[in-house]
Amino acid sequence: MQASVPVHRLRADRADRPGIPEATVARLPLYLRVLIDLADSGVTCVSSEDLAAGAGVTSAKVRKDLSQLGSYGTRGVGYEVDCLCEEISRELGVTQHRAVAIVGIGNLGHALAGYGGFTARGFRIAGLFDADPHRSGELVAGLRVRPMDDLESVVASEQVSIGVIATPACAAQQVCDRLVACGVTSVLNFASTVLSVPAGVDVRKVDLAVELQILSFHETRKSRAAMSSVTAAAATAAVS
Amino acid sequence: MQASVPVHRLRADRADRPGIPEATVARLPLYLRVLIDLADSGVTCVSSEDLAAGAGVTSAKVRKDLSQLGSYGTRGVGYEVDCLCEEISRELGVTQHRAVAIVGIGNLGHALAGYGGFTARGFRIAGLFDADPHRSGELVAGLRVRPMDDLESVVASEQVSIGVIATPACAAQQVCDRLVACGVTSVLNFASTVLSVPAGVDVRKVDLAVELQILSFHETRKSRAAMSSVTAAAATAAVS
DNA sequence: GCCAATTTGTGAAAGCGTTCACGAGCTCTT
DNA sequence: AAGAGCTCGTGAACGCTTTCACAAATTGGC
Repeated sequence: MQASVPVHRLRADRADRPGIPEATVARLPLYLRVLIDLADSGVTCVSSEDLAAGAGVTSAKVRKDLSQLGSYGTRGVGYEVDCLCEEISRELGVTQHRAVAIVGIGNLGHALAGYGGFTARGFRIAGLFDADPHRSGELVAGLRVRPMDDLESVVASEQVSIGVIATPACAAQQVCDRLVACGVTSVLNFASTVLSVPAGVDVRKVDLAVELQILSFHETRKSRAAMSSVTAAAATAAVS
Repeated sequence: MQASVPVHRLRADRADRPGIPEATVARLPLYLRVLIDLADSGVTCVSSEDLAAGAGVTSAKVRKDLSQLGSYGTRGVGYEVDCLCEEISRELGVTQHRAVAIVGIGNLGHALAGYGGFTARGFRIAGLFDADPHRSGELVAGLRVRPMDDLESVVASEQVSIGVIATPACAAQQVCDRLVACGVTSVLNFASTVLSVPAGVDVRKVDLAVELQILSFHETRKSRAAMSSVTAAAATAAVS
């Protein structure tokens, strides 16, 4: 249902923004990290060039990305660190400390539960779950592991909006379905399976083996290049 | 130095390929996983449609990607699973079981060392390293943790080509420099820092907090959309 | 007050990746 | 052997992303 009447805009600023490009969204967290570091160091103003260097991108990208949020820079000067921090945090929605549930407390689940970066960046671990009854009650990173039976009640009471799946691949879809059924609309999947979810649910996938394989490809390419250059040299030598 | 003489091509096949697009490379591991599963299930032939479903992409992508490797499909039939498996494995260079060194055996390093996916997919963990002397000698996933002093000798003797950095952010660049200095040309970085490396060295970065923040953005967007639709509805009601 | 030096913001162009659409080639049935 | 039904391979179109280049705006020196 689209309202076709001319709605009076209270926040004319950028409330009518046509959606921030995905590529930009993926970089906002990088900028935020750099900005927080700068703020901690007492820096109050930063140029797109410096911000770019810290985030590992080009300055043109920084400017274009930040212009998507509205204009928070001053020409000839740069961007105000505090202001930009706040703006990006608000845009990412990390000001409200979202609740996260981690399912599957194996090796990886342990590591995720103990990973300081989550709590440091606006997330709260609301619950750890494992299917193995022997694990229930175990203390991991100061949190008690709960049985899967508690999943629904915890998600509801703690208002969990993000589920992290760190189970074996075979259990991942089942766990995902259960998370979605009780209202979770974002999933971070560490299992090496494709999850199918209804529309409106976002899934991001992190596969460590895939990352290594991509690196392996480039390694192979590099050594092939070295190989073919000596082959070419040999051929050249043979011809001459 | 480019040889301008007409070199006789022994492998006219695709030795002169103009480089496989990065996006394709990133998907090859997905296809490989599906293909291995299929092979294990005794399936010998697969269509682009089925392969796409398993990998979570579109069939058009699959066909375009696979056509980059050369033509290993049969029109009207599909792709031969074994053949394609082999081809992709060869392309990714995972047939030769590359050696990997993991530096930083904290929470995450532990998880990585114990992660079965590495060894299952053509990688061999050649060494675990930690700066903390108390950790040296500790047994993690059947492997002994070594002091950083051993790094250079192990990288050389085990022919390590990929380094995994799972240290705190503050140590990452230093570790990276050391890895690069002793010949490592691919780095997988889990620390939330941008690493600077010389040309010819590939770095991939996995940042768990970033993934969550991206999900958080979409969550926020979703709730904003819901919010503005009720606002619009209210405004519409007020107007009428 | 004016000029030089900076640095943002942004259209335009170029590059890359995805999707579409359909011809080419294989199999199976009749 | 001929035609129907699939499915691959691939140019063309489309859209998203990056890069380029420069006008607009600010500061600081003189």
